[in-house]
Amino acid sequence: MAIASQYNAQQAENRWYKYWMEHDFFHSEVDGREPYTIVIPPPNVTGVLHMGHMMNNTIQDVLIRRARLKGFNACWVPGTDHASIATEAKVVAKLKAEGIEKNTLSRNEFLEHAWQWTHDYGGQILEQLKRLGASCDWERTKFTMEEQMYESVILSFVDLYNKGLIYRGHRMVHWDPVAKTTLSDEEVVHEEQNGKLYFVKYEVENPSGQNELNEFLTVATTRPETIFGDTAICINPNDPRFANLKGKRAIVPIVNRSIPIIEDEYVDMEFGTGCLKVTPAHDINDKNLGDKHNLEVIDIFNEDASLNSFGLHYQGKDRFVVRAEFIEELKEKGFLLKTETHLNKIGTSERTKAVIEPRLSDQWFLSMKELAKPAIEAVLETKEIKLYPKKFSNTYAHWMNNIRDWNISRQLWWGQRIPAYYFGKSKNDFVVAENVEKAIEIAKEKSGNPNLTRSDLKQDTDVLDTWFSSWLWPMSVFDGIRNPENEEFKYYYPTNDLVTGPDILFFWVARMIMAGYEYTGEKPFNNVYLTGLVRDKEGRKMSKSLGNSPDALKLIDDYGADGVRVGLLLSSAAGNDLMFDESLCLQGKGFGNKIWNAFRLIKGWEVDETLPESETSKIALEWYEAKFQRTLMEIEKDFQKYRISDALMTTYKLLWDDFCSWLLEMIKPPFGTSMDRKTYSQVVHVLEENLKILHPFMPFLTEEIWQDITPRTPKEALIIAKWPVKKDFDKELLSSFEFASEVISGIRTLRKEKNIPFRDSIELSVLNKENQTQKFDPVISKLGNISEIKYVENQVEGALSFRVRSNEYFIPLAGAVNIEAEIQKLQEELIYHQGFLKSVEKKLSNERFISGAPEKVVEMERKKKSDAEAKIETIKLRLKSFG
RNA sequence: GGGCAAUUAGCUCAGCUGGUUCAGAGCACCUCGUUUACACCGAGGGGGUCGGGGGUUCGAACCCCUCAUUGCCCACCA
Repeated sequence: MAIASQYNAQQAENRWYKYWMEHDFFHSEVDGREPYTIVIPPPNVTGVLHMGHMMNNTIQDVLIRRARLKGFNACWVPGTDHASIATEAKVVAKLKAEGIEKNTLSRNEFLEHAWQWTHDYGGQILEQLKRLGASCDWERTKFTMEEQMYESVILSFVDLYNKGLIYRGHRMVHWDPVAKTTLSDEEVVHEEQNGKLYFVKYEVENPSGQNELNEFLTVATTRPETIFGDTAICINPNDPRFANLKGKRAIVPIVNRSIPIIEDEYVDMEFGTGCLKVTPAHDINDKNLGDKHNLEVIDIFNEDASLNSFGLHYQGKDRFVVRAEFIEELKEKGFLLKTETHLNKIGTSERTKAVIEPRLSDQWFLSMKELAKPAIEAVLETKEIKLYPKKFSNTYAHWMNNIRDWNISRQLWWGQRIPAYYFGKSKNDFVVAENVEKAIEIAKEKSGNPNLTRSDLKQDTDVLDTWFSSWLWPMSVFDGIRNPENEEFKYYYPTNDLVTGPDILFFWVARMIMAGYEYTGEKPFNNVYLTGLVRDKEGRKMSKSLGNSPDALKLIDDYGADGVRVGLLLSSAAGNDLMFDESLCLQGKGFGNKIWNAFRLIKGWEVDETLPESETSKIALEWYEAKFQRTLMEIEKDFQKYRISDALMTTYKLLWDDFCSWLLEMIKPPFGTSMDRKTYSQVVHVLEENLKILHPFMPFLTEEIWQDITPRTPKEALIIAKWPVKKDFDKELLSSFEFASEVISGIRTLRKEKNIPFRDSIELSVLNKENQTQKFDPVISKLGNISEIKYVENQVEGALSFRVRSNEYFIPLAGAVNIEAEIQKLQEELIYHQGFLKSVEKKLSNERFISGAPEKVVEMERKKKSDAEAKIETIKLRLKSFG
């Protein structure tokens, strides 16, 4: 039977994913084993798989598959997030394309569209994850808007409200005029922009109401359109330039409204003109000033940031249009003195990219200070929760220690509707309850009106911030909010590892920690692994708008899921950004093919039952067993530190170098001959052990080979095999092999230098001063094509030579020895070692080194010295032999 | 403006408590090779004053100071 020399990823991936699903290998049920749980960071329900997801989920899959192999009850809960702003924006855009404006629809009609959209496109991303090989427990798939999850959110809102942590406040918030909703601080991206600073002249009003003195003051503003909302001019009381303005009033240009000139040390005398226009409705600082000085608040914008009636003849026009036109008018009428360029930072919406408008409105807030306390302690003090890499603890600490109250309301329809019900005219006539029925009861009491009915109650129109549902995720997926005593929740929670990007450390991770402690008194997870961002070769963040993100599914088509997984993992230490380059996937694919061919080789060997075990194979396999064990230990260490790419590299080198290049070459029977049974079954066993440790990284390829190399029953699968058992290993054997491999290298180098083809066998004589074991001689013979290894007492004349430590090796080859060249080579070696010896001696003759350094280190140096001396002796002897 | 990180081979990065894995890995590069698993291969090889400067130490890639560059986070200067 011929096996293709190229591994066919497509075919294998389809087959084995189906097979795993059919046998329910991903599914977890509560049982007696120790659980190992991961909850997926739920991607947006309408999202499309991108490189970040691939990276993220590959890591999660590696962890979960490894845990499964190690005998844990591995449970990876998948799901999607309703992503209120993002999804609503998409639905609005889709409707618009169909000629439907959102504001012509009722709330329910809109929600129907949104659900339709969710059903049509939602969950696509989960299907894409399957292509990657993600071994999620799909029966547990959750959606943050599904009934059970929705209820959990409402319950927690009511609970927090009753605890006095949720309150209603009139605050300056970040307003997204495109999405027409509030954004939290975290959803605002500050961007530097080269803007303009306009110097505008305000007339100073004199007491008689007429400006006979022709007195003026000048303010500098970046936002002239807000002049319509000016309610004061502020100067610094210590500013001598403006002593004359104290107690006077100014006239707002064009608007012709009289406003007070107030004094406050807040004003920076150095900046601009030293006169500040105050617009309390549209700037947070101005709002603070306004509150302090009891200023009038004039809101000049509509919801979409067009001007309202305060904008006079600009009413209805967009703020930026107004800025341009208004500046013209000011210029024409002589109010604009000059314009300077000015670098300033403006806030934009993460989702819609719109420039944020500070806006005063009624919002719901969650008080964070108390919630943060246990979350700070857990990460920074008790280390109950560990962040990888550690450096993120600093960022976390900084944010948590300066935490501000969380604005949890959003002026959207797609999301969990705030369970507050208004029954009266006053803003404060409301009750909070988990459903209308309960709301009526409480409202009856609160209003003192026993006849209140359902129709008297009006539910708040806002919905909750998406993160207000996702912060419950590790609990709510196991129904831990509604039903905290349920068996599954008690079994799976706290979860083990969380894998996510550092960009949502605050949005999500910190909040989950807070929610976890608030509701269970326990951490939601033990470890947080923060991946880096995936960037392109030029270091730019991969994004749709830049178009530099490769199509994830196309990559899988081209390189196979295993190839892409390896490609992503190869160069992504925790927290380091990954400069993604397709060639990494090629490397992954190449690696797969290498393993595939090792399998082909083994599969193709003929076994002769009558043959005794070969000496070479015996020692080779013994050595590999030790090598494997040591590598296994290293891999365990790498995983403990969440150094996933190191673990992969360690595995990669074991398989490519040690298994393929050394072991298989050592045991490979000569062409046309067969192999003994014992060697064969051992190498198959070794291959299987290798496949196990590789499986988390390359699940498909490994399953394919594992299923083929030995006959299996349908219930067997690599995915649920047993992780290799840790054993003690022979360190001596490893170091002797190392020595032997240096000898082989020496032979190869000589062959190459002297152009001795490999097929010509040669003799080797050894002057064994090191007293090295002869165990590996069969291996040396085989890999060096040595006809005979002779142990000699004296140097061999007229032979090529090389040295490994103080051992000498001779290859007799009449006529091939160029004495001149030999001598020169020896002299170079000599100089090098003499220099080395000198430096060691210098160190050893230093009193302070001897007394200061630990005994072990001094011992090391002494050994170096004697080794170097032996080596030099050897070289000198050799030189002497040439005369 | 404040904070946190990083800077090691052409590229991407390791280098754990200062001294045996101390200058490393993978890729790329160069040379040679149609050895019957694999050219997505094999064997061999070159390549770095560890960002600059100073200091501590018997000893520094590692600790301290300083400068430079880059990245990230936070922040209301009109």
